[in-house]
Amino acid sequence: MGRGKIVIERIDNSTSRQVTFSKRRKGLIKKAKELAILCDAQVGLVIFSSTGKLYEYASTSMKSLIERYNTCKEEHHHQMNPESEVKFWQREAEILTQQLQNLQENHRQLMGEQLYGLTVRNLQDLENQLELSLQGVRMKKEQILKDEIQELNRKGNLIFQENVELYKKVFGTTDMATTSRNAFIPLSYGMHVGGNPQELVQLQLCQPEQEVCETLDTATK
Amino acid sequence: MGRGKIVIERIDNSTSRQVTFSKRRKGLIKKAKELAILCDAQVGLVIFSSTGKLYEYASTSMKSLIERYNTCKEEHHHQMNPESEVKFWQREAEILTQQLQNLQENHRQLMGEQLYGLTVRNLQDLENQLELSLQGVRMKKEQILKDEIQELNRKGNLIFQENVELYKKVFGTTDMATTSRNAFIPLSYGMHVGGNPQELVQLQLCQPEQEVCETLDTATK
DNA sequence: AGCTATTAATAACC
DNA sequence: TGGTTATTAATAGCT
Repeated sequence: MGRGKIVIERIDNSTSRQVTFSKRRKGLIKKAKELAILCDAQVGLVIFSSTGKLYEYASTSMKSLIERYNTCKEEHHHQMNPESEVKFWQREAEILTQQLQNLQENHRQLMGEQLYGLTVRNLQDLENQLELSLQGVRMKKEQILKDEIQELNRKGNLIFQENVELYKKVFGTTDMATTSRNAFIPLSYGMHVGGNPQELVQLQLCQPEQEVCETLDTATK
Repeated sequence: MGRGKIVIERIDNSTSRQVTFSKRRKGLIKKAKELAILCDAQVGLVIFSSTGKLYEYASTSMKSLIERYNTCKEEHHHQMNPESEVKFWQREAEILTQQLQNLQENHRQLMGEQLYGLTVRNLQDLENQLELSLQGVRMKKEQILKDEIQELNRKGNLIFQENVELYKKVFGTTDMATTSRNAFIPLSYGMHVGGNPQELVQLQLCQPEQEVCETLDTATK
């Protein structure tokens, strides 16, 4: 229901996530209102953004809705006597501990540890996941490297052009082929003076990653 | 968004109202879920039908959501009881929540997601880690496959020996070379009757994993 | 904060 | 209640 289809999973980009949150929150509240009106229902909706901000809608009053909800659930442990409050937080800690343990086990397996007890099928799935992850990480890294190379190319060309101008001013001629090119250090890194930048990038990314990385780090410094 | 446009006002016809309630309730809950997942938000939704039936959705637990809601609302959420136990468990939950968030971020990155904001160095470390993990997982998987092959070999040999004995009893001779070997199916999977098992295993593990897996599954069944 | 091309939800009908 | 389809409504990707 937009320019393209999306899969329902956490939006990585925080700006997009915020924008989508605003739009969809508005839509959700609108639909909650419509349901309440059209169908004569009592609707309560609370939304906490990932930054902790609260948004709410209630067809009547949130207080009465929560009360009705609690009555329905026959749970009134929200009356904050210290004992039930302790129990609440104990339970909360219990749930969190459980989640933490699950995630930790998962995490260890993703780290290639604690593989005892897994079936060949499990291991195959894990392997596939790791390969996907690796692909994602490499793509991201290559994107960054590519961008950096492009930026270097851009800067290098500017400097080269500047050199051409300076050469003209000093010698009153544009014939600087041998002298200036030899002095233009970045050329050895694949500067595209009349060349094809894509081709050069391709070349770099085919080299062992570590080396590319170090080369670039050195170049950047 | 249907066969015709409608105005948002109470639907008089009770049957239509009921039908619309069912459909829109489903849609609303779906959208609430999507918002929670896409935008990493905590969403709570309670719906009472006009007949008093309760429907609900909560991205985490309704209890903790209502708790959080109340905390948010009652600005001066004074200490009910300066009960140190309550504070202890609150702090415990706080710590656990923090750990959980850290681990979740780490986890997402291991899954190749949420790579926004990482440096080339970070990505390189992540890539190295994933490669190590992959190595570990593959070693484990190969170990299992190797063990299974060895076990199959063992069983196959037992059966082969049994066949030799049976052959002796039936024909009173040990010369069963051609007949029996042709009937000994596991041979085609690398049974080492006088052969080298290591070599066979090596051979299998050099094939594409998926195929080995499927072959083995089939063989196991 | 708007603007559309698209997708998704759903009103009417079965 | 569940399925189908013509339409409208919501919204993803851009600016």
